[in-house]
Amino acid sequence: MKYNLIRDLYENKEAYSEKEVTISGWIRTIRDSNKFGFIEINDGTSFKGIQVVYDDSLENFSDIGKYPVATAIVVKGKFVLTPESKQPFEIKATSISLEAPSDSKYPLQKKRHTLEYLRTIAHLRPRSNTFAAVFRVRSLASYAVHKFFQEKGFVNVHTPIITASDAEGAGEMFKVTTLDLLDIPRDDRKEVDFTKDFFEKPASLTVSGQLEGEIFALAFRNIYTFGPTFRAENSNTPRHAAEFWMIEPEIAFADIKDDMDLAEEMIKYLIRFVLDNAPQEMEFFNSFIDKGLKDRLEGILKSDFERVTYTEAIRLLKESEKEFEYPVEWGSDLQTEHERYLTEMVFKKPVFVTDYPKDIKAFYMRLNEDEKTVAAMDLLVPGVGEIIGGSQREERLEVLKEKMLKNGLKEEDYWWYLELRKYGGVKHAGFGLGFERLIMYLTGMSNIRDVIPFPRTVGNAEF
RNA sequence: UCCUCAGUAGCUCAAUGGUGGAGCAACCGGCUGUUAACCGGUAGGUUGUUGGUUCGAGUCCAACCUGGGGAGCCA
Repeated sequence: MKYNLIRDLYENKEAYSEKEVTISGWIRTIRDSNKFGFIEINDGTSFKGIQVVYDDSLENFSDIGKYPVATAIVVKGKFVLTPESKQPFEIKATSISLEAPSDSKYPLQKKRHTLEYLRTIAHLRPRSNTFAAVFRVRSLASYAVHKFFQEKGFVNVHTPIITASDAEGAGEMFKVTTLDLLDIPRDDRKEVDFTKDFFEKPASLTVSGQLEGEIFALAFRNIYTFGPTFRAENSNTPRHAAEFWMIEPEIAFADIKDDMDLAEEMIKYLIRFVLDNAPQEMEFFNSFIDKGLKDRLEGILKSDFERVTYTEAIRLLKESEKEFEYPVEWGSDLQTEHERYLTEMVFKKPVFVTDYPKDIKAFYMRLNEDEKTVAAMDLLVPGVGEIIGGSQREERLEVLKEKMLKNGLKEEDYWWYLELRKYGGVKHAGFGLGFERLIMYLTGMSNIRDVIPFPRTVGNAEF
């Protein structure tokens, strides 16, 4: 059976005018009176559904009025344009047949639900307007990420998800093991004997593909990774998840400025792409989720991201009249309240903060000439906060070794990372973009649990 | 992990320490163009759990559970 898809009807409505069409989909709402009724039907191909008008000339008229929400039906009828009405067109049904029944206990009512409630029915929430919009935008943004980098000639690297390098240093890791937890093998010193484990050493889920990404950047020049990342932190906020997706480009023969240019170009490309390719969804977010969303995103496209050094940011914060809960002081990390103030009050747009004190940043970030700061950059955006963290990497072998020593890292654990610096280890840079935080920024959704189909957070791995 | 707010019908919310209600959903009926349709009727409850104070607790107290917001960790 060939069905007409609602997406196609929207895109070619003039061509279908007065033509016979057959659609298949699920009932979203149904209203009837004694001689006719209306069905809003959605077939999954389009954010917006289509209204079906039916009357008592249909033999099963009285049954149709009793179909509960989510009933799957097949509708044959005439496609008519209705420029005078709220909806652009509708179908005058000549037959409606039942494809799969539903039940009146269906939990998604035709009313507004709280996002918290919808989270408890994650198996049904993709059928709601909000989540239909979120997850189609997520899909488009994912495609756009690949499209952006591929068009620029970047090579996509699948860095490992399981890692035995115990020292990526970006947070608590989930352990991967096949050992019997009820009967753990011990060695002479009563320690866990990992030689009996699957990898014969401790293994974990990755917290970042960056170090492996650097390997590929020094072979392919420009690369990116885009995959799942796992952090076992006990963090309970609307911006953190235990499993999330990260985009990590790495570029060779490039410095921190090139890195920021790339980040800015990418963010703008992604904004442009979803505005162009998900207009119905973006209109929905703008109306019901975040009133100023579209203007804000359009504004971003027209303006340059702000760029300030950490030292300059500290000065701006100190000069402000604002009372902060945490003191502003050169040498300590910016607090969330400071970041929000900078991006939301001072600049009112995305801002790169660069050149942080070396002591509060990772060992692999390149030491600046002043020997006090490193070539790091964070991109802060209004509403979401930190969305990107990146840096120029330390390419000087001796400097890197010294920093590892100070951080208590063993050279032998990083032998291959150090070796990269020996053989044509040119200057290079990269960053990590939290994909979910990007989706939050693009949609106006304020909780990360609502932009992941089945979110994993502390104490929650349902579905 | 810390701070804070909340938990009452399927959902969203009312209820001065004194007989737990409404809207929507459901069920029954009505209605010839609806748009979260409308109108009438019916049914629906161990007030998150456990303990305590009180003549009497949805309401006050304590602990716990679950959820929201804030902080830290970060993307």
